[in-house]
Amino acid sequence: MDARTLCLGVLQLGDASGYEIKKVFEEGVLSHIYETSFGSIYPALNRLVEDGLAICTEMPQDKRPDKKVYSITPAGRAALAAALQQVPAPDRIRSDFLFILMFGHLVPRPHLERLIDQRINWYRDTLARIDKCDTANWSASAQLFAGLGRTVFTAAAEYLEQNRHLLEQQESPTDRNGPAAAVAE
Amino acid sequence: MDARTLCLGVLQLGDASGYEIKKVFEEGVLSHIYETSFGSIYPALNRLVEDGLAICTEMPQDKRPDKKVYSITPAGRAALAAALQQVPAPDRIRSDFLFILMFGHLVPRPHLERLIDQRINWYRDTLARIDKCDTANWSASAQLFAGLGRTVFTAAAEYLEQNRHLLEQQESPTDRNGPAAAVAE
DNA sequence: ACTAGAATATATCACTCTGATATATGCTAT
DNA sequence: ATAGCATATATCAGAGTGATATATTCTAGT
Repeated sequence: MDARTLCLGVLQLGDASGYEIKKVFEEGVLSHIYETSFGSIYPALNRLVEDGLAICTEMPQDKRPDKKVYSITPAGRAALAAALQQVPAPDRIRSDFLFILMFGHLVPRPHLERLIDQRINWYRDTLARIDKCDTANWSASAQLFAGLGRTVFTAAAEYLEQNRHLLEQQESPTDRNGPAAAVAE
Repeated sequence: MDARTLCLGVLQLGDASGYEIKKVFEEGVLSHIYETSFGSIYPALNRLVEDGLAICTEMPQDKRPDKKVYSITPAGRAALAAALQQVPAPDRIRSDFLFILMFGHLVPRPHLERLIDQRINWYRDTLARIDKCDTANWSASAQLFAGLGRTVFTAAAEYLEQNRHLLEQQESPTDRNGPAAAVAE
């Protein structure tokens, strides 16, 4: 799924500017699925217009910088439908939190406890955000998607709350001689 | 977490070649946490050696290409410990499957059903792989990590099995006039 | 016995993406 | 006042991806 397809997906939900597309991936319905940056969105939109998959309408705004609002074209809808039927790439996860947890014995315990607190809060915030969506008029598959998110985040938060006590028996590297001394054999 | 830190983490678990490091991210304990490619691992290892964070021993093998086995140094351990105490970047997830599910009403239902079958199988395979790990001698935090994975993948597989029937009521785009016609308003 | 393909092993490269920065304006809270 | 946040687009160095090249051995099918 390249940035162009991601943008087409958002435009399929409604006309939007580059800035608004970014927000969908940051706080909107797609925020737990994919991430993108302006550096990929703006070039992607330019190429979509070049290829006739989207059209751009410049909207002069008073009191705000001008907006470029993009709309998907019939050709764009066809391209999106085709992309959705490609074999999906396997999920790509990059989690600093899980990496740190895997090597948690190398980290002072208070730091680890703080990270777990933050993680549980993040799960709770995310769940609140999902529940705030009005999914009643969503398609069945989008509702399946939302329910999967709810299920997974709920299970993760509960697991951490119920099992974090396991860390109590873990030795923490002493900071007396700095972290280097603590992890040296 | 850049590629250098990821490599240091694997080397902390034991000496390894670039090829073996890749396998840890592909099939090993870190396979659901992070992904990397040879294009990032080999340059990262070269820089680790340059910076004195790892040393390289060339092992001529008969019947196989030569191996370059890398070992973490005390300075490398210190660098890893320091990196683990940085503020973790938020999780970065890129899931073609979830993106397609979100736009599932644009895709023929048999295709969607097949994707869900594959997804459930993938969860089951992953769970089997986690259970195959001998976690008894792992640190408490690594066990917490493994348990979190087990919990999340189990919950996801069960949710999909129990709720996929929701798709039965969903209209599928007819393919008579190609996908473009089906999604045109 | 032959052969196609997978596994082991390192390396490179065009392309894409990230994260930071630049630019400009208005709104809001201290 | 003024610092900081939100809106809005754009660019770019550096990092990473996915494919490809090279070379050998092992394995499975015909």
